Amino acid sequence: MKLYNTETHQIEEFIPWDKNHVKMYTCGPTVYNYAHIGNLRTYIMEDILEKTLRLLGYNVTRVMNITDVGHLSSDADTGEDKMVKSAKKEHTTVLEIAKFYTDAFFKDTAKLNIKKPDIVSPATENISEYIKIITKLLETGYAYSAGGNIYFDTSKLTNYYRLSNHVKEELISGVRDTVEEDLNKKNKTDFVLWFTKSKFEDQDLKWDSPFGLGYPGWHIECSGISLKYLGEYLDIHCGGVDNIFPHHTNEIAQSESYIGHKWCKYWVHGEHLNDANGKMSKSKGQTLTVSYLEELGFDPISYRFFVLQSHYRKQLTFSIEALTGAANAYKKLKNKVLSLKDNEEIDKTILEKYEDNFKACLSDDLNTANAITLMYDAIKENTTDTTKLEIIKYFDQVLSLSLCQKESLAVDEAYIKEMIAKRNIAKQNKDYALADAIRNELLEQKIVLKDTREGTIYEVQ
RNA sequence: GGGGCUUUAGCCAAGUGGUAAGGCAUGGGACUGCAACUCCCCGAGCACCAGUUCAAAUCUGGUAGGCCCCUCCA
Repeated sequence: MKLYNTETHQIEEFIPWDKNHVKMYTCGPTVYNYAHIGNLRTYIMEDILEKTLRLLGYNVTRVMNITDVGHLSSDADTGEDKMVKSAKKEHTTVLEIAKFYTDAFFKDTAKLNIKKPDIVSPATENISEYIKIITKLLETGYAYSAGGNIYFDTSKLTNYYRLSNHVKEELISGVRDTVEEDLNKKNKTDFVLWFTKSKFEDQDLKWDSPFGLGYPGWHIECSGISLKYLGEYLDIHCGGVDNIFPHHTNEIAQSESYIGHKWCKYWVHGEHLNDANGKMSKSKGQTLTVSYLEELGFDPISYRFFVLQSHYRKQLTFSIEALTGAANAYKKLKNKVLSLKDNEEIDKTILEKYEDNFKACLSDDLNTANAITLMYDAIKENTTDTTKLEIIKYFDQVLSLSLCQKESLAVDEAYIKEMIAKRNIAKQNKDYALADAIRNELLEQKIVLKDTREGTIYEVQ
């Protein structure tokens, strides 16, 4: 398996610390709003990575945090969506809002066939872990107290910037001017581990600690949760590219200072989904959520298909036109798969050939676009339907496109057959008005009739 | 100002030195009462310029455009 490692800035052979057991940490959502489809692109990539590793025979333990404290109040006023407002009215406490959007997040990821991580842990449930780490960092001199807060001293590290390639001297100018400088910091890049003096007046959640009543900084939660559940030797840490600096940079700083040795071997980052105006943002126009795509009539899985047709390390531009193309392709593909016969011989040689090729595609830094092309090749392959079906099933363990899953029937099958029979009689009598009326009536119940050479068949829309 | 990424047909996109995968859309055809579905056929020389090479979309340098990051962000 080859993976691009942000830390070394190149594609590398993946070799976990423990050769059979992969420990994978993925930064989770900040739950103050609905996830937009750009956020979800990263979770799709992580899902593919996890499932690929499992397909390749690794045992995987995957952990995800839920950020329910740290910067809720600062961002909460940016979402002006009606539903957000009503949710806020109904949910009066921060934790209730967090619960609401956590549930919404997992509903959305489920619709996209994203497997829930083995361990999901909210930031607020691991406070003692952060206190333990911060205490040691203070003892060892990596952290200092100033103005009521505890800061990490980035000048203690020699290779603080290794993830991002930033140059310290150049970091200063040009930064947006709305950022207020924190005069307690010894160095510009120092960051808060524990707040007792809140920047935000309405921070609801506070915990007692040796450093005073307060709450954890923005970066400590991921280190804390990861170390708690996955130990000191982490194999893969994922997230969006925007997290490279400062979030992941700071995680490395605090984690390695705490444990005293190399922590995570591979850093995997997903590129952003953009729209015509650039980066997708909650403050710009319509927030594109899974629910919104459904309102527009798209099957959420067609979005997954859209994403998998490109590479996770390339920016992808979203448009309704592009998604429509993917949705058409997905629908056609699924129709083809569902029409395959399931009662023939399996050609093991061909099946194995495709299994190997599929693994090769994914092992090539998750080349899902080629994996999908391979699926088209399989369908065109000169072999039995059942072999093709087995190939598709194998692929779908990772691609998770629900290609073999028939839509459930909302109406009685006998009724449909009766209607088809009636329509056939009408057609024989050249009563096309009646025939069309029957077709339309079924269409309203999402039953699509198809006149083929072998007679009329139906499909669930 | 600094760092990084990117530019392949109308759209999405693969490709990492040997003469451009795949998909969607469009058009043409078969099928159909009509339609849908399905099937068949059709399209680019890879932003531009200059190099390296027997050979470049693929390597080097430059030009132009786009995007992201530089302490809220997936």
